[in-house]
Amino acid sequence: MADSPLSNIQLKLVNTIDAAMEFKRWLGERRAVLGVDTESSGLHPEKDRLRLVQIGDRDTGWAIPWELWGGVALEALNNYTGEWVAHNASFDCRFLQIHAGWKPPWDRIHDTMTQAHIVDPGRPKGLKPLADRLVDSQATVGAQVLTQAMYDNNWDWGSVPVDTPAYWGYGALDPLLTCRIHEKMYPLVEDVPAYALEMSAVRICAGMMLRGMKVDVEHCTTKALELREWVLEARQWALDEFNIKNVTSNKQIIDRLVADGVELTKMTESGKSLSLDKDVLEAIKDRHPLANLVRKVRRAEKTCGTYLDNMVELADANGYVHAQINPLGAVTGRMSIQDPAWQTLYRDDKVVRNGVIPSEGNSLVAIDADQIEARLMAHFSGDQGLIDAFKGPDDFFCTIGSEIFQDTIKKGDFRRTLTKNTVYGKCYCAGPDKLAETAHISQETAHSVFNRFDYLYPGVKEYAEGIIRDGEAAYAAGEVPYVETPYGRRIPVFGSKIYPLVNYSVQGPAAEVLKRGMADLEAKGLSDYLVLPVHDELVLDAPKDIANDVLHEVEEILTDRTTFKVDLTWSGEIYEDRWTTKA
DNA sequence: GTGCGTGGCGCG
DNA sequence: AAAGCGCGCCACGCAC
Repeated sequence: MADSPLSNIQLKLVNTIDAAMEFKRWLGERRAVLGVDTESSGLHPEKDRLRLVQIGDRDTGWAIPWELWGGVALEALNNYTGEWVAHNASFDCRFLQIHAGWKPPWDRIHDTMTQAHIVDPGRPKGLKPLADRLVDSQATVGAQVLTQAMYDNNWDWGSVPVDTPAYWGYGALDPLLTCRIHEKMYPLVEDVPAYALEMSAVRICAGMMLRGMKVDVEHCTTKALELREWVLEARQWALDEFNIKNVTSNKQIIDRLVADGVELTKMTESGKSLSLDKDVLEAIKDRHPLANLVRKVRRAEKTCGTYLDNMVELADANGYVHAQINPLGAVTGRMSIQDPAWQTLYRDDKVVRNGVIPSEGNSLVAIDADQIEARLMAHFSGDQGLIDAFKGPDDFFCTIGSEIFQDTIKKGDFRRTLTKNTVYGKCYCAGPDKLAETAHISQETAHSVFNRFDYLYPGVKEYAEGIIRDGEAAYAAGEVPYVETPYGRRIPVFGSKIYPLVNYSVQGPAAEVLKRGMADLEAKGLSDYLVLPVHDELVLDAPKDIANDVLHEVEEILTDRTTFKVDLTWSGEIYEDRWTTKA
């Protein structure tokens, strides 16, 4: 330990006037950057307590108990005019904003978690693994000691006494480690345009999390109750009629279906058992009364368990749900959202979406990027046929569908959907058999549609093959294959499966388009209305009387007719009452 | 009782 | 040669 990188560090607790004075003297020293971190009783700043504020540099870490010595921390936060660095800055900034009234100086805040993702999106980006790797393999010993102490004393993050050395010491070390990580990683991302873009996403997402989305708690509660009543009846019926003790046990259902002579052939992904997914159930719905029942019960329970219950439980006193938005949740640079998974709300079922409402006096404004992945595929592949199809006056899928099927295709024609499936299948490197499966068409038809697509738009296939060829060469050379986005993020694949890079090359830039758009809205003063990102869609919660202006302004700002070979257009809708009820 | 792999399914 | 990408969440059923 003597010559380890962390052998000369100092960890200190502010628990006396003298210590506070010493902290203030220390704060006056010159240094490149200050680390900041917080400990809380839980993950939600709206309901959990702030317990510890830690400030440090590369050699010294201070732990400041918030309740007794918060003033000392706040003074430092407000008076320091240099750069801050935090690991997952969004978390600390939200706690400090709510509990300390600190207005984060975002233009002076760095985030090592964001840096880590840009440097290497495929590796763990928690503080501990990074510190292990970049600072000192002994860096996480303190965390283990704390875990043991918490276990021995039956403490949790809310009850562990702040003057427990294992607790405050662990806390005080974090800003120090963050500074050390920043030293190593900032130089690697400083000049990558993605870093500034991602920091703007971090900042804007922090705002969205603080605002939250308003839910109709009454509606969600009532609907969940109704559904549960129905589920009870359905389960009873299955028991009475078919001796099924649990409708959602696939094992029980499969046994019964087989006993009743229903033929099942599809296997699950792992090949360990017969599949009973919704396609299988759909196929046998006329052969056994249980098939439809299973689907309905599954759906009802998901509606309650995944959505309605969570919306009720996660709502704060004012009816707002503050989901966790992770601006770099996916390797591709897409954002992910949890608690609840707002990005997966049913599109067409009103029960759940009616539970989401605008703030008092507001409307929801939702705006979508039109066919963004297909447009970006047209751009990056450079296929002239696709580019031209987007330049034409008609619906893109109708246009190329008409070319593929040599017939006039209008909206509503099933061949339009098939065309859409084909385009997105191409974006994901699907084969014709997979298309046949998703589109419920014969393999022969799928093959001929694919062949026709490749014939008409050869650029897509060439583009995909090029990416795979380069990736395979890299893999053969012992390197990690990757694609690079316009903002300079590298998205890797690990192992010999290269083809996902083709999708990454489109999904990654699409994610950047959305973040670029969010930043542009912020620059025009519109980001305070933002409440939710959904991959190619933004939802805003804006005063009714200006909702229409906001919609058009947002459309205008987001629409981009210069950067790519095809226009990126957006179109939106206003929801005055609930997310699904059209105005 | 808790953790974890599996199966299933919602969205883009 | 052939290849459907990215997430989060829940229930089940087995292992510890």
